[in-house]
Amino acid sequence: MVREKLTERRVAEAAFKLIDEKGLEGFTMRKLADSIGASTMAVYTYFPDKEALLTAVAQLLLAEVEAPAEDLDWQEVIRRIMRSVREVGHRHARTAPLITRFPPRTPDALAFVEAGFRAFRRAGFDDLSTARCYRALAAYSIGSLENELNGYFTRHPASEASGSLDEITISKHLPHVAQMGPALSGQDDATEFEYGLDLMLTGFADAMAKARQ
Amino acid sequence: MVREKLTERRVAEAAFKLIDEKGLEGFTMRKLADSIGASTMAVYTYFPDKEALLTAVAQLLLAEVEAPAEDLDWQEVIRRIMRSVREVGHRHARTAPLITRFPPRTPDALAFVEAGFRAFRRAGFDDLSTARCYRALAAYSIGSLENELNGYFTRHPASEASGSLDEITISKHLPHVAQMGPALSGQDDATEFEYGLDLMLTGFADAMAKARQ
DNA sequence: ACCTGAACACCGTTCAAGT
DNA sequence: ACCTGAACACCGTTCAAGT
Repeated sequence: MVREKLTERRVAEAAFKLIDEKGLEGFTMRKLADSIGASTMAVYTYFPDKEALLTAVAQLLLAEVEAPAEDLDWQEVIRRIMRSVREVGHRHARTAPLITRFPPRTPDALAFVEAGFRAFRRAGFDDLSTARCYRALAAYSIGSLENELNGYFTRHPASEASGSLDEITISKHLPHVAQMGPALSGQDDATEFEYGLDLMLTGFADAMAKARQ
Repeated sequence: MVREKLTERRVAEAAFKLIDEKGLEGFTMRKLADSIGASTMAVYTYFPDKEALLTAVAQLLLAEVEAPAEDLDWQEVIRRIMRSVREVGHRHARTAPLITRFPPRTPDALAFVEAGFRAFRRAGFDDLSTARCYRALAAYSIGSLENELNGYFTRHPASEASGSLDEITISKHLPHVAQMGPALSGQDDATEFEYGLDLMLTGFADAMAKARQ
């Protein structure tokens, strides 16, 4: 590892890379310093503490989310943003958990948020409706991502793989949970993500149409 | 603190209480042992490691979620479960982050899942549709809860409180983000949660009606 | 089996010191 | 200002030992 001149940006990028490769649990200030060939405390020249460093890493991640062009249909803009959030999350599976803890703050990280707000406003949504849609979308995207990355449905006792409960107990007291196993674990994450996304977009469009009447 | 006889259950309950009060970050095996008046290693008699203990705490939390009676309308059942998840999450705000990491596994923790599955099946949803609805609801509830508890929208730079970016930069390059501040931070969490919930329930009912035609 | 106390291999961060 | 090395106050967990 050739030692390059340190900057706030380079330190954050090294942290991003390290977390992507080794995971958030094993990430320490000492290992980061090692990876950039500096002493542990050199990191503290650029960030007051670990929390501030992780905030910066989250911004780098969020900056990768697509901010679609203005001229697209509003539903297409939202769809692209949502798919991009999911893709970025999967591309950086071990860093992705940070996005829940650290909202976008830098201009680059906010680019996709700006594009989304703009799409709603141009489609005629007022501030309150836009905020409401944004909240629902943020909840759905973050929740989907976390569940997918944590294997929430594959590790669910309702899925066959997990043998956490004995078959007898589960099929006797929780017959529906037992029955749902195959259906839950057999589904494709991307397809199901689209299903929920369409659901929300249709709902937004309907509410919009009603308000216009 | 009177020393009671230790059991797996009692240790998990003590951990639950401690995390609720002091938070997950500061929770250590040593402090837990102190709180039950035992040596640190006594905890390891009941749980192989910290991860296993946290799994158990998550089960205690999930067991508090309401499992509505059979005879209710399916939409009412789902609504009650979703509201209950949210309420339990807020009642145990500092422990709630665990539910993303640890899915329900014990019979008590799975009671509400069983009730939800049953409601869908009795309403005529097949396994695949039920799984699909469950996934969307799980993503939305978990995402909403995390966003609310982390102050995702209040801490958002689009909201007024956070002065993370100077006003000039934000209003020049991110005009919509700047404008959305008041609308985002002024909304009521509970009301917005209901909005998204209604959206999904309506979507499910529509899909169901179409499939029946 | 249940529980203890000491020890090991780590952490994040402070501090005094150097350039 | 930028960076270092030692030190402090912690961690989770292993281990040898006791009941």
